[in-house]
Amino acid sequence: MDARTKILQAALGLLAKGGAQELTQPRIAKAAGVRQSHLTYYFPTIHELLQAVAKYTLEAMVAETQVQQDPGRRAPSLLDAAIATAADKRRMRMVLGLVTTVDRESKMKPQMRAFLKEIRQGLTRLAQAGGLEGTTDQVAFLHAVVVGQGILQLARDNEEAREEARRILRMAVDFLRRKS
Amino acid sequence: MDARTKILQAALGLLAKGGAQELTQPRIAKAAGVRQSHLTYYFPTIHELLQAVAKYTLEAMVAETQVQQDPGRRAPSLLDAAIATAADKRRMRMVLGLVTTVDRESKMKPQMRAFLKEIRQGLTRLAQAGGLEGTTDQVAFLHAVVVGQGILQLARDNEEAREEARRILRMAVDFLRRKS
DNA sequence: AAAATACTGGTAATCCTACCAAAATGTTTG
DNA sequence: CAAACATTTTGGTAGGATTACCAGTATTTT
Repeated sequence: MDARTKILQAALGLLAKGGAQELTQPRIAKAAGVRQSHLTYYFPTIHELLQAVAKYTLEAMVAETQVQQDPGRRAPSLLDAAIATAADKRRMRMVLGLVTTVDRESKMKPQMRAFLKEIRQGLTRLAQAGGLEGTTDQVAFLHAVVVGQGILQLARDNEEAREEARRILRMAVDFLRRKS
Repeated sequence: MDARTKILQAALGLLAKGGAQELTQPRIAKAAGVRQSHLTYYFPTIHELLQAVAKYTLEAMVAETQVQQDPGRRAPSLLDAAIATAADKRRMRMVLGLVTTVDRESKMKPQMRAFLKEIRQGLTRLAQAGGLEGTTDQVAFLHAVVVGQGILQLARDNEEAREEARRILRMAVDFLRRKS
């Protein structure tokens, strides 16, 4: 595999497993099985590396969202997809790491906005497959509830939080359904 | 002022202003006006320091929420409070840093759960003052939407995101009002 | 005054980023 | 094919930042 890709994959794995503070050259190099000096060859500065990781992570998240509506797989219900996403610790760590990185590296904001649009396009299709109209605000609403519940669930990390997430997401989807 | 408190306040300021990667001994020491070696006196390891900062931050956030419903101040409407909170970058950086820290330091989870309960008690009172019933699920719902919109707003950081947050939070509050 | 506590100044060890010269590998061109 | 060239990889290092110590001094408490 491409060394560059190996590096980005390893970085993404570290980000999903341990959060943004894992993203140092030595750790990524070890995880990717390449030399540290190799990292600066592909990404001359740590800034560039972080930006590349952020971009790669964004793309990975878009791809994952699209898999959920892959025609090959039986489409999960909108509610189930929302519950699963909010409960996915890896994904939520990616969100945390991404937002942290973007907040720090303001150069990335335009890219973040573009990729959020993509995420929401995927969400729109999911919503429409789930019988919703899929208006901008409906999708934004759903997005916020999933992210919010996901973050709060990661912070608490117990069964109570998981149950709450199921109830709240059901409320949200029902609300949007009635509103359509 | 107590040196320990000075240290924690300075750390909180750095966290709110620049995110979790600002939390190093030299920077905190400089911001607090104490020696670096002083930090290890009060907090022998950086772990203990981070945990103390997290705890202090949690307490500060609870306190801020309670100020919003201080009888001395004219109570802001529930919607205005939600919009202001989601738009408050400092607060959202605290949330990001906190959740990141707690996710890493699992010892802190019980504390995080306890403080989330406190936050929600404050939110419950706000909701009731805003004419809602204030049930557990209503509050949890509102909480999730505010956190989710806040995070997404921090990530995008433009007027479009701010407008969206206003619309979405209005939707959420209206929904809860109708449901009461 | 004695004991406990708080603070100072300095340092050793580690980690991290950025750089570089040279070797290995791959690609193009005469 | 072979030489010239470009790209990738290696191994090592300099310099800066950070954490964790420690011995000693100042300050407060008892």
